[in-house]
Amino acid sequence: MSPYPFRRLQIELAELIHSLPAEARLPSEPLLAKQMGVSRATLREAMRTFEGQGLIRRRQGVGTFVAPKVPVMDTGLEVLESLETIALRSGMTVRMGELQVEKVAADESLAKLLNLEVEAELTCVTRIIFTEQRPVAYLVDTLPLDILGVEELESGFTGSVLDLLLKRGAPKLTQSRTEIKAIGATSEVARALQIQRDAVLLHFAAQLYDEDSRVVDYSDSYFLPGYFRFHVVRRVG
Amino acid sequence: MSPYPFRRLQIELAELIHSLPAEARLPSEPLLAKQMGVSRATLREAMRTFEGQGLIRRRQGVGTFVAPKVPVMDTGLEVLESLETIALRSGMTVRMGELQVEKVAADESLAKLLNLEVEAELTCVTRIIFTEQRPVAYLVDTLPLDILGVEELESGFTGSVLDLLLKRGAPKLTQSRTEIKAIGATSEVARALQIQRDAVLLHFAAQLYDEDSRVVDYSDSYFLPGYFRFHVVRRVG
DNA sequence: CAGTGGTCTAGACCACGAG
DNA sequence: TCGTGGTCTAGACCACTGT
Repeated sequence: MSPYPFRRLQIELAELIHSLPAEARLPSEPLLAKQMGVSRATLREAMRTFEGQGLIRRRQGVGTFVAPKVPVMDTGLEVLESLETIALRSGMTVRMGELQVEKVAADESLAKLLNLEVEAELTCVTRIIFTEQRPVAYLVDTLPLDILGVEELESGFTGSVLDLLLKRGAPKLTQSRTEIKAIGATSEVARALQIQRDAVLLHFAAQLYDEDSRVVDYSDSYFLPGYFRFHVVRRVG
Repeated sequence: MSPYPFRRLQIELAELIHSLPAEARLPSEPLLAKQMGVSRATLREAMRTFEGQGLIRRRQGVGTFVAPKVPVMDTGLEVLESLETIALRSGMTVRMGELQVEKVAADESLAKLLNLEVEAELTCVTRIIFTEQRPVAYLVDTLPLDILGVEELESGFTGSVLDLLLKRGAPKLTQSRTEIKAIGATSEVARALQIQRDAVLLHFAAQLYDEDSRVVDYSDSYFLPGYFRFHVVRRVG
């Protein structure tokens, strides 16, 4: 039935994980591998699946734990909202961390996305969004320097470029064009979200437009599975 | 700079892949590992990234090849359309394969999604969508048996339950509620799409509604990255 | 049959976090 | 300092493909 140990392992691990209460600690990898009768490499392959589903949490130097049940941020994609707004509506709180603000020059790709010249001056804003338990999203916004200067982000920035622009009232924002992909985590994003390299992530690449149809912001958003539920209502015909 | 061989490997592999013409064959894994000065396991880890991006294609028993440049099916998510329709609009052709039609009984999860009793009789339609080069999507539709009988699918079914229902004209479809996730491929889906286990996929879970707000179809769609570009326009405020 | 990618093992060393 | 998970190695066997 199961030619490979992997399937059996997954089943046994699923049973083990479900039999334990939230926050419980699993045996160490070498021990668990011995108990399951497989090598540590194979065990880790199987564990990846469960981490990807948000069922376990691995912390280097500490151990592996059953993930706590977590409320989900549920939202439609018809309206552009900040994660802060979505969280608020879901009765959750999020906070921002590891904020980095840089002045950068547009490369070919960014120039195209923002409809600017190559080498144009840009503000690049990188940060991590945390729930109470863990980091759940990694966000990178890139804007023309004349739309949002570096100094404007140095105090009072709470994590959302969208909310900042809306509060400021200018430029007047109209819509966002968001491209939706599934990707594996790069090393950089993996570290930020405390997951393994190549873990599965949902990726939004969004261009934000103002009333003059100028692109005022390009953003990359990386979402950890299990903490968000994005849906869209599609009309027929 | 790069504490691990992995980063360097990725760079060297990227150069190698980009230096080769489409369809070119890469050296075998043991040879390439030796050339790159890493173990085969590490090489394969790095290769996964490129396969996930659709840049290479691995075929067991044959070899690893640079992926041909492929047209992309670009579509907005505001309107529900079949993959056949989207492909047509993109000037591509797709075909269906490995069609499986089963009569099944609703489990708790399906009953909830279709708003039916547990054990209700359902028609389950599974198939793979192929472009000229390769399988690119794995689709599973589940409908109440009285909406679509097994016999109706035995001839002339071209791959889209949506198109079939639209052509029939009843029930009258109004909209679909689609939930969007990123997931790792299960063994089943991985085999169908000829990719590695846990390869990253975009997943749509959709409930299709008729004019009486009944759920007439629940579908799971798994999309290979690189062949589709899904986008949505989000309005501000 | 030979050669490919797919899986698995046993063991090693490293980076990190807690005591 | 110690134990954890993160990475990597060298080698083995299996499943699949084409000849």
